[in-house]
Amino acid sequence: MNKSEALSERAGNETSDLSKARLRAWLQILKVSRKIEGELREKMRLEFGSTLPRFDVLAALYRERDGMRMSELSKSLMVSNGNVTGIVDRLVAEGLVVRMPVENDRRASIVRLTKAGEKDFAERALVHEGWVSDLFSDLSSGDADALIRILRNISHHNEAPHHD
Amino acid sequence: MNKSEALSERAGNETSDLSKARLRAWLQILKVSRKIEGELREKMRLEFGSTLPRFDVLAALYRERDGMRMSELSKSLMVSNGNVTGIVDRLVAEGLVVRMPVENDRRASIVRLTKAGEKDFAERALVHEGWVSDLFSDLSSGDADALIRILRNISHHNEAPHHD
DNA sequence: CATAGATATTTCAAACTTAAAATATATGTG
DNA sequence: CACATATATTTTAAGTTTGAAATATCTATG
Repeated sequence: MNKSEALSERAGNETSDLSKARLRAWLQILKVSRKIEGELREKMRLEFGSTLPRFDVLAALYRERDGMRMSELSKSLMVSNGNVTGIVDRLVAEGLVVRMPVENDRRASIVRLTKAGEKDFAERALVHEGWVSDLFSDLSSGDADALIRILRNISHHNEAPHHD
Repeated sequence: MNKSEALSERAGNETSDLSKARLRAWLQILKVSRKIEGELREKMRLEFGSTLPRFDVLAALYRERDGMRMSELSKSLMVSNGNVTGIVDRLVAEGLVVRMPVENDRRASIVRLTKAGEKDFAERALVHEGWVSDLFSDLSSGDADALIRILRNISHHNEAPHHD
């Protein structure tokens, strides 16, 4: 704690200007992400008859064409295991992904895009990028870089410590 | 569309560097907000036996001590009307808020903190601010200001156009 | 005053989400 | 091999969230 923080917190129950600035920053992040997510959710529903969580799963699988385990998917998306089970169930029902057995491990399964899933996602991804760019049309290249730099700092600090 | 965008998009199906930078920025916002929300959710549950949505409602009502209508609450929190109904039901059951009739309008109701709700929230808010400050401990004062400025630009551009 | 349309809220069904329990399978140790 | 422990996934219960339909009430217009 630096000198001015120590001074401003001498009563014990107050919070520093810095902590208030960080709280404001967090609330602003929350506001933007809710607004943008809401817009994207509506577009997904109207244009694709689909949802953001399903798009996120397809996107992850599109980056890993050989497929991913359920546990890899949930780690990559930062959601619970049980959550992914339901989303994948629906994508299987839609014919966009398949579950495949894993050699030598009957507990696990690999989830992969089907041909239809690849085709659908490739089309949707382009449209999606356009939506995002429109929603962020006031974001200059420089500000985008600054934003990414600052946010990376935050997420690196909060990275889950891996066991080794 | 500027010259370089026109050039880089001449095939019709490509996307510009700027749109890719904006997409990366959006994904980074999403990553940070998921991570932080997850951390805060867990702390809320363990320390307060409560949830983020309830905290958000209490926070809104703490700012408006005279209470808010359900519709004001849902607009302020950017969630649906039906959503707020459920959260408020639970807060009423916990004794933290009350619904009061509105003079001259029997459709509406005003939701207000109870004494217990005020007391609980005041305590929780301080602890919450500390959690946020810790999670953002790598965020300097200058970066916080930059972040807020950039994000405000984005949210202003996406402000819901009000009818007049 | 009747009543059509607007507004405020709740209800509802479906999907998403979590944390914890349950299930199934693998692996290491005696 | 037996069995304890670890791992991968699904199931379950509770809560959150949405969008649409249903209710209830209000307001303006003829």
